Amino acid sequence: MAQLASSDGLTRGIMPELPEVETVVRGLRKDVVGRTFRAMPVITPGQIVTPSSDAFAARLTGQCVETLWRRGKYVIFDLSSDALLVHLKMTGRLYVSHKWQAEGADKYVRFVFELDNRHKLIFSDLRKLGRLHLVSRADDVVGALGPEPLSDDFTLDVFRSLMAQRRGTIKPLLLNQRFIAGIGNIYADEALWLAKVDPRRKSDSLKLDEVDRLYHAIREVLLEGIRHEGASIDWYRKPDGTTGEQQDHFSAYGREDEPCPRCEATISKIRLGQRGTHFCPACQS
DNA sequence: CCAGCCCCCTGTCGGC
DNA sequence: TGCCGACAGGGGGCTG
Repeated sequence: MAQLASSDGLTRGIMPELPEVETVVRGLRKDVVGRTFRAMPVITPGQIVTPSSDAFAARLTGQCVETLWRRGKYVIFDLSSDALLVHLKMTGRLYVSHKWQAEGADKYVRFVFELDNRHKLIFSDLRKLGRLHLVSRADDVVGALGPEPLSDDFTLDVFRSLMAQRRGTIKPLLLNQRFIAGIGNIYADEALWLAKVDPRRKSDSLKLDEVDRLYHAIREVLLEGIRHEGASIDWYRKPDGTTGEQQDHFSAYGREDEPCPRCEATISKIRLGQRGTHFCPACQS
């Protein structure tokens, strides 16, 4: 596992999606659960959605982290009386200072949360697209998300019934967090490749066996991503600073002009819904 | 409901 | 060599 180089500057194709966020949560849990937030010496006001940036630190300070979990792409800290939700967007990173970066080594630190054991929880974010919410109930932020694709509740029947209500293009639909939570550009392309479904298809044109293949493919690519601890094309890192491995297992994403691993035809890259989209024009139909 | 567009941000890369 | 636009892509907002 490669250590993060001090000069990493690449920003092409980032990602925190469900497997990456899940890996962050698993890596952080034992360092933050049971800890109490103390001072916040660094705050980037523009990244706080609620409450006002003036009130944020005061309201957070003194609250203890009871559980740390994930919903869709949100990291959720359940606190004594509130919930802190963090969305990493493209380049956000969460890590505990003693585990990774030496003090001052990270140019993109946007938040520092001092903990009651003298460690610091760091939120770093090159592009400042990440967002923080401090709310009384997590559902205020994540209540409208679609189902968790890896939960026991997300059955084949549930997916069939959700699909039956939709008529849009299949790939943008997979990216819609109100349809299913947690799928981003990478795993959408990978799931459609695995299911042999063309990303340009209308969702209501999928035959039953294609819907079934897509259901299993979604779960398989997400589970594989978690198994490999996320994809580190460049920016995403696990909380200990090392890279995930999933980027070495892509079949379609980022492989334009390379042979399809299944049929040897050349992988295409197009734009679909303003997103780069990778697929095999021969075996995805 | 759905598609398309802009915006938020910063850094890299390719074209000229 | 330097400048500039395109691109990376999650999500909110807006329009048609």
